[in-house]
This record gives sequence, structure tokens and C-alpha cells, in this order.
Amino acid sequence: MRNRSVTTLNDVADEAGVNKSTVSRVLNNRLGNGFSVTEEVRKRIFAAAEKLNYRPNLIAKSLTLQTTRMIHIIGGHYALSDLGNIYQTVVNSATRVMDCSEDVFDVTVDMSHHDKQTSELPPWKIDGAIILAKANPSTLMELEDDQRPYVVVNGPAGTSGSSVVPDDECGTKIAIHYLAELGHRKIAYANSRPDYLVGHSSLAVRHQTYLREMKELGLSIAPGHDEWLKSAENFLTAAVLENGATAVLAYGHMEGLNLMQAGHKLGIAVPGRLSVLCFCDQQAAAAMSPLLSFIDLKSSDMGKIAAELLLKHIKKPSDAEPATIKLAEQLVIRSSTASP
Amino acid sequence: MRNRSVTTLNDVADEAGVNKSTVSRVLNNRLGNGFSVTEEVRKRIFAAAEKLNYRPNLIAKSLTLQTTRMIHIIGGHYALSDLGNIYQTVVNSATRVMDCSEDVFDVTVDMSHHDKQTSELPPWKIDGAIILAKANPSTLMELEDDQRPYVVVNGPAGTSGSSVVPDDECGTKIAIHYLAELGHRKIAYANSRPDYLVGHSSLAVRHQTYLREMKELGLSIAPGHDEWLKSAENFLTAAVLENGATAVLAYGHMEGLNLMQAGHKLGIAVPGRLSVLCFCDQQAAAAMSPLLSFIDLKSSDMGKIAAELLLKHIKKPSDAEPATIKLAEQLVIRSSTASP
DNA sequence: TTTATAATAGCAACCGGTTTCTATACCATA
DNA sequence: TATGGTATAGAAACCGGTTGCTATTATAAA
Repeated sequence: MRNRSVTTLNDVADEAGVNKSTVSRVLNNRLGNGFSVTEEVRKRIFAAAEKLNYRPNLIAKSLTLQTTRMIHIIGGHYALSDLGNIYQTVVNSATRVMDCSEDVFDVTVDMSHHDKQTSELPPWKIDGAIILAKANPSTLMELEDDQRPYVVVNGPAGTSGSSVVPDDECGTKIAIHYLAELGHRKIAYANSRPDYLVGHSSLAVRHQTYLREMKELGLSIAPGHDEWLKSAENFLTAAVLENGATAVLAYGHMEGLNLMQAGHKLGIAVPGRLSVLCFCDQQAAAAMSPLLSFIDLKSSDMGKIAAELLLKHIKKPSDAEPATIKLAEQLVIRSSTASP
Repeated sequence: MRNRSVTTLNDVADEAGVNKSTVSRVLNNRLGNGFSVTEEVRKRIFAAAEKLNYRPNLIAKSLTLQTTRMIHIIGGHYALSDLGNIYQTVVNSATRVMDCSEDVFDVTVDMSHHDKQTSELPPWKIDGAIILAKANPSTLMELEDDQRPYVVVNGPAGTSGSSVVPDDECGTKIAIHYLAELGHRKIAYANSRPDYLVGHSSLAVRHQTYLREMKELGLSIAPGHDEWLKSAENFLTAAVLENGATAVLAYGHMEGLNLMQAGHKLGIAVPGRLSVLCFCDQQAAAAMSPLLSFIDLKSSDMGKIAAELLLKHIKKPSDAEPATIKLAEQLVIRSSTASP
């Protein structure tokens, strides 16, 4: 038995010559309320705990307390597999909020792959969950059944959960209008690369809004918008060289970077001959050397708001009116866009 | 009481009309060994569990079993706070190994900030830990006391733990020798930006090795190597413009990117007038548009090896000779380095 | 001196599982 | 019919804490 070497509450009680309940109350400072000890006993208990190097078993503790003070972030496998996408920022800013909360919550991220049918919830009792992008239906169901507060970031919530989403529709509009105002008449749309966040709503929303806005403004679209971006060179060849597009809106910064690079190779000057605009967040933008103009997805704000919302729900499960917060996206002009 | 809605082993036992010990044994397939049930009871128990949507409380479980089939990754707060650094790749590749392991282990990442004195271990009994860069002394102590297998990635282990580290000393040597062979005689070193991975050994190793190798090869160093990289422009002004350095080795890809950018602003052509080389990994390099040459830190390999090592230790705690695996770093030449 | 009250500390139940030990029913064999 | 082994299932202890309730002693008030 490996754990025979670990000192328990009983050991401390024996050493101090008192009952273990007394030790528990003293060490947890559960005085008052019809309980007290003499200063002498108090000292003896602390001395014993110190001498035996007592550390309470947190498992036993949370078994009785029925709370783990744990927030679990779900969807790491799906959302964090990609380097430097918005979700890492979400996780970081959410964690920061939890760290600074007056009552401490530990934050863990689930990274494992789970079957579509099974629940992604951990076996211990979490006090709340943050879901990145999307969760399995059974996960959502279990959260709802258990009445555990949760917030979905960048995806739809169930009936009793809250969600924080970027206003992709509005952001796409802003992007198209900005490019149109610069004087671009033929604007291409570079979709996501294959297998990235498959099934995520942002894929459809950005694409659909692009098509709608282009139509409304009477602009002409370029080929390639309706398929995965497999080869940035092929895309640019078709859209720019063969079809004369002067601007391209890219699904994400990786697509934007790839397009820049391909443009470089094909001799297409940016922004001289082609304006490149992409969806991205501050953190990723800061790491990019070519100063791409971008639509800021406000991922840091999303994480912060999600965490605050969750804390609020945890504190008062009573008035947990599920909220859906739509965050405005913001155009940040740098040096990859210009008039044609 | 939220948890009155949660079904326990007792509920299942009641529903099935048997004793909870029977349910426990059936659900955990603890047959044989003087215990068995009729097929009819077996079915009734499974039906009851299904009907009530029973999920065992892992906390209670690990209180007795002292094991959870969980791998915990420690140090997220410290290691994952930065966008796109090597640790995200480590986490991803380690998780992939665990997902594909024949016996399933769930992987969680601890993101919370912990005091220096307290343990970072979760309240449940983990079967193993991967520590990113470093852990609190008390965390290490507890792992050792409990005899739980763990592997440190990119940092030193305690007496009974294994570690996987990149051979930074060798990598730095390779970098300096490569630049020297290109013909550079004055090579600058751009240290990390402030507050990044404070106290991490790589900071000292790369810096010290740079100084030593430069001395041995009789090359001349440039100013700025001994302080944080606060302003890339100031750095280049001093090192290149005022002191004539023709190459710079940067601590990481962010420093490399910042230097490229600053060079661009100051009219210093890369690699025409200045060669830029940095420490980086494949994944981050793939996301960078300027094709920086780099010393590959092999982060994906580190994660993979760490996970495999951990699995081995979990399977046979007996022959857990702690290993220290040093991974060779590799020079990848792209287009930011050339002869002066 | 008796009684009320506060201070001090222990007993035992409980959290949700696992496991050892024990008990009953059933069947085959002598 | 007596005997013994086996299949089946339950009772209870245990993991390491927390906490409601009770018991004893000391002190103050009557």
C-alpha cells in the first residue's frame, strides 16, 4: 500500500491526543457555532500536524463537500489542436478571470478525444463548464440535467446555457463594406483550409454573408469561395490572375498568411495589386510579421466575458437566465489593404 | 442540493432490487473470484444503470481505488500563456499518443495559477503527470511521495521522475557554428522578451553557450545579449548599425519576427545585411510568413516521447528507472540567413 | 448551595464508492 | 437422507475527511 506512508487526520488526532473531528475543525478554522477549543489544544493540534507533515486528502474532502471548485473547459481536442488560434486566447483570458475571482476556482482543460455519443464531462463534480465552439449533444444534455452552469464560447448553447459569440455576420459586412469603399469591385473569399473546425457555424456564416453582401452591393465574386483552401497558389491564380479579383477576404489568419506567401511567389504585390483581409484576433495578429489588416474576433474579450458570466451563474444559480452575448467584431487596418 | 438529482450506486441498486455491492461488481466486471450473478440480474443491473443514466462518481471511486486513468498536464498557466509556443505542440502530441494508447487515459491540462508553496496536483488521484517546463517543489514532492509516475518536458525532474529536454547547448553550438561557417564574425544574441518563462533553464543555457562558443571560435559578440529584448529597434540599432553585427541569433521565433520587422523599418535587409536565426519549432515555423531559418526544438517529438515514457512507467512502475532523454535540435535553413 | 449557561471536546453518521467476509439456496454425490 | 461443494448475493468495514448532535466540565447567576 503506497499510501500507508501518508499521514491522515486520524494520525494527527492520535498524535495530539484528541478526536479527529476536533482536528478537522481546528485546522479548517471552523470555530464558533457551538464549538471551541482551548488555546493549548489548538497549539497541540497544529504542532502535531506540523510534525507529521499533514496534508489533507483533497479527494476525501471533495467527497463530503460535494464541490470541487473546479471549472472544466471542454473541447480542447477540437479547438486547441491548431496552433495559435483564437481558443488558446479564450482559455487564457478565462483562466485569468478565474484566478482573480475572490473565491478560487481551478481551471482544467479537457484535451482527450471523445466519441460523438459519450459525454465529455469529467467524472468529478465540476462547478461549471466552458465549452469551446461545440460539445457533444450528450454533454450538453448532462449539463442541463445536472443543472450545472455552463457557457459556450463561439458556438450555440442549449436551452439553459449561456453563450458568447462573435458577431460574424456583422464582421463580414464590415469587411466587405470596407473593401468596397476602398474601391474594390471584385472581391474573392478564401475559405478555411480542409479539416479545420469542421462543422463550425463560423464557416457557413462568413461564407453566406460574403455572398449576400456582395450581391447587395452589386459586386462580383471570384471563384474558389465555395471550397476548402487547399492551395493558396491555385486559389490566387484563379481568383486574381485569371479573374481579376483585387481583394480577398480570408477565413482566418493562416489562410491570410498563406495567401500572402503565395502572392509573393506569384509576383502579386500586396497591397499594390491585391488587398488581403482576414479574420483573426489581436494575439495572433501580434505574432504575425506581415502586418495583415484584419477583422478582430475579440477572443480575449470572449474568454473574459464567458468566465464572468459563468461565475455569475455559479454564484446565483437561481437567476440564471441564459444569456446570449454577441460581441461586435472590429476592423483593424494595417498594411495589407489599400485601394486597388 | 443540486446533487440530489444525481444517481448513485445506491439508486441503481434500489432500482434493480439488489445490493449496491452487487451493482459495483457487475458494472466493474469484477466477476470470478468467488463472485457471480445470474444473467438475469446482470441484465437488470445494466438496465437500471442505463435507465437512471448512472455515472460513477470518480472522486468516491478514487478515494478507494487510488487511481483514475487520468493523466494530468501541469504547468499550463506558465507554459501555455504565450500564443503558439512549443508547449501547445507538446500537449497536442502527448494527447494524441494517449488517445491512441490501447488502454485509454483521459488527458486534462491544469491552467490555474498556484502559489509557490502549494501543490498543483488535482484533488483526484491521477495515474501520471506531464509537467511543462517546471512545477512547484511541493508538486514534485507529492508526486514522489505518492510514487506516481511523471515526466517533465523541457525542464529538470526530481529524483524519481523522467525528463525529456531539448539539447539546447548543442543546438546553440550548431547555430553559432553555422553562422560562423557562413562567414559571420560578429554575431549578436537577442534574449527573450521580458517576463517570458522567467527562470527557465533554456534562457541561461542558450545565453551561456552563445558566450562560450563565441569565445572559443574567437568571434566577437554584440551588445544587448545580456538583457531582455525590450525593443527590437533599439537592439538592432546598437548591435547592427552601431556595432556592425552581421547576424543575430534570437531566443525564440517571436524575437525573430520582431527583429525582422524592426530590420524592415530600419532599412536593414534580411538576409542581405543581417542574417536572422532563431529557436523555434516546426509548427510555429509553419505559421510564419517570413521564412526564418531556425533551430528546430522538436516539440512534437518531445510530447510524443514524454507520453510514451509515461505510459511505460504507468504500466511497469517496478522498473521505473528515471530516464533523462536529451533530444537533438536540428538546423533548418530557410531564407533569413546567408553569407554576410 | 443549587441551577443555568457557556466552553470544550467527542461520538457517530455521512459522502459514494470497493472489497472482504459471510450467508443462503441449490445441486450432485455418498 | 446426510454431506459437501458451488453459484449467488448481501452485510459491513473501509477510504479520509466533515459536521450535527451529545456529553462533560467550568463558570456565573440565583
